Amino acid sequence: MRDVAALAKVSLKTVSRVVNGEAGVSPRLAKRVTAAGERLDYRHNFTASSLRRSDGRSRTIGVVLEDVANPFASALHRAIEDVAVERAVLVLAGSSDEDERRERRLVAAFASRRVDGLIIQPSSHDHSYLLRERRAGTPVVFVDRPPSSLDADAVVTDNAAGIRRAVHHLVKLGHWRIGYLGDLRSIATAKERHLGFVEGLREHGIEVDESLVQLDVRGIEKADVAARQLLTSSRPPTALITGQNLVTIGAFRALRRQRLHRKIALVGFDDFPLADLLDPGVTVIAQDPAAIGRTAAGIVFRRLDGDTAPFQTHIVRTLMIKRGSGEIQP
Amino acid sequence: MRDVAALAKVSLKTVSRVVNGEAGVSPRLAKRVTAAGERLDYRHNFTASSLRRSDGRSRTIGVVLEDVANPFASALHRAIEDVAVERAVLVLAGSSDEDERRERRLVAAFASRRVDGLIIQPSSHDHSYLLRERRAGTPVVFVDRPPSSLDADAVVTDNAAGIRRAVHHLVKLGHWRIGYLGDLRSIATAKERHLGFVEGLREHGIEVDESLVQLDVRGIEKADVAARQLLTSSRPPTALITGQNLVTIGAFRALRRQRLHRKIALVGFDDFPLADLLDPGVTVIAQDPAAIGRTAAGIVFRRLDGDTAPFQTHIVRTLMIKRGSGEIQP
DNA sequence: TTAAGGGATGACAACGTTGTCAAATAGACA
DNA sequence: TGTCTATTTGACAACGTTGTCATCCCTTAA
Repeated sequence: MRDVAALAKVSLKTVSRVVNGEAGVSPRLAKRVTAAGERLDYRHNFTASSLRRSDGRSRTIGVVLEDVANPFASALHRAIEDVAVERAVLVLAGSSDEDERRERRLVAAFASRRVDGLIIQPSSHDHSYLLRERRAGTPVVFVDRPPSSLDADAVVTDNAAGIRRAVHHLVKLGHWRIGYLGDLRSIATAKERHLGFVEGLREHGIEVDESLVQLDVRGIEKADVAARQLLTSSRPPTALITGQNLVTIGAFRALRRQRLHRKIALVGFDDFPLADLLDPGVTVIAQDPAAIGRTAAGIVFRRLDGDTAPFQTHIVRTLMIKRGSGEIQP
Repeated sequence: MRDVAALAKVSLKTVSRVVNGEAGVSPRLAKRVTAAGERLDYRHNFTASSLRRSDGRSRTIGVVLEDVANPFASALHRAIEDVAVERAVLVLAGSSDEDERRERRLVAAFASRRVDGLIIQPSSHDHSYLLRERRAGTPVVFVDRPPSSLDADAVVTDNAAGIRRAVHHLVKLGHWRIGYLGDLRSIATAKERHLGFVEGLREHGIEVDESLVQLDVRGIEKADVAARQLLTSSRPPTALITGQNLVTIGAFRALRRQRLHRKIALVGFDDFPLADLLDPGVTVIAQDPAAIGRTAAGIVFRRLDGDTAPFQTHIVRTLMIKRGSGEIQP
């Protein structure tokens, strides 16, 4: 910038004014400055600028996801990006792998770089460490899972209600022996979904048969095994509800291998690519990651704009997508 | 930091030394400084630090992807992140949506924030604008597609060779009327894959029948339509090769609807989730996005470490995954 | 002709750090 | 005790910007 000023024979401040499009520079001078800037390949240093500027904004937000490559998380990421670009804000993203230490390290790294806001898909159980960021003026919004030990904005899917819907749907078709395969109980959403299952049955006066419930099922392979166990037991279910998308895929695979995919109903929680191309198409209770991401990013920016309303948990509705597997009668 | 220095009754510089773990501070003082830092909730300002430090590194790299939510791109992203975290480097990612203007805007935004390196999955056709970044000392590595109008490091899949392999495979099974559905010709990789198809046939002395080739097919719907056209023509192919993931899915759907999914062979380029769960499983020529991302990130850091070897294009091999659809005989 | 007003421009300090170098202190040895 | 050396510590400038305020010059009107 100094070189540009020298070449254009103006002061530093004038160059700064031109670069920032501030009023009060004569067109003649502005042109001279712009030309000098181009000749010298000048590129504005945004970090130095934000260091000095009064708002101190880095025009960057930090996003902690479970895994940026996971379809749900990357859909979130994209939705956040779409809101951010409109404000010329960039997104720093990182994967926590459900590891509390990685989550904290990422947050610390983001905070060091003075991100303007944080969006977190939390894995840890105690989020009080984020108080520090908030005290520093950084809005924090949780997505997918609510915070614990901390009052904060959150945007979540109504997991329990979604699974209850699945139960209703199956019961209406005549099912009453319904199996459930759930993800790790240590994950808050998995717990809620399981709760929804229990509540759903109870609403219909059906008692939970624990022999039809398998929890802590993680990943396709384990789901395949767990589903096979249920299906080959002495009193197998007539329908399955799965609490997570890889679990759904594993269960589907087991059904197919046992040649039961047209006999036993399957409703999965969370949509997955190609669910419509399987045979039968897999009925799912879909989440709306794009809506979650958009909402979360919206909240961050509203907070940055000065909104000081009490923290709120926004609930994003699920959508039942009927494709066949969930419409099989007992 | 000033407050910490005051509270610990030391100079700014001593605090700086403690924060950076520099040698030459007595343990007694260091402890006092650390304690003061904690009491004041001090958080190191990494951007100010990098402004002043001699290396000037922001410990951040910028990644331009076609769409962070696309499985191929997000796998790349994750692999890059994995290499970056080991060096305590953060990743800024953005989506270009194949739009040259968005790509350039992202690069400009990254450059303003002084990223240490750039990894680009390019959509534009003229990358000479990146010379400016390179002159500023920022290593630039292209992934997935090679640069044009610019000599630079690149990491790409051998697209033509992959499709040639598919052709070989089908010809060996006895196919000689092979159809091809390709993505937009404006995309370099799509062009290469088409070229591979032509070369593959030629190697076997088979003349290309243009009535079996459809190019500029983008997305599932269009692929579905295009495949149906080929399949219902007067002289339909006995096998299909598809040049992109969504095209494969569309073609598969068309085959299924026409009840030809067990009669006509299908080999797709690029793996996709659940390809193994379809019936029949879809044989694909898989790319290895994780390997591409790892390699690209490795190059960026090697360049940052001072490697000045001539620019090189690294080729990552494809892998044929046989699942059934490609093993159907004519 | 002069004073007032307003727009254009620049000098300087400051943002939160670290590099450089000098000063202060402590320890070792004659 | 005095000198020398090594270690610890701090003062100051600088990184690339922008906020504040003062200055300059040109219009305009009395």
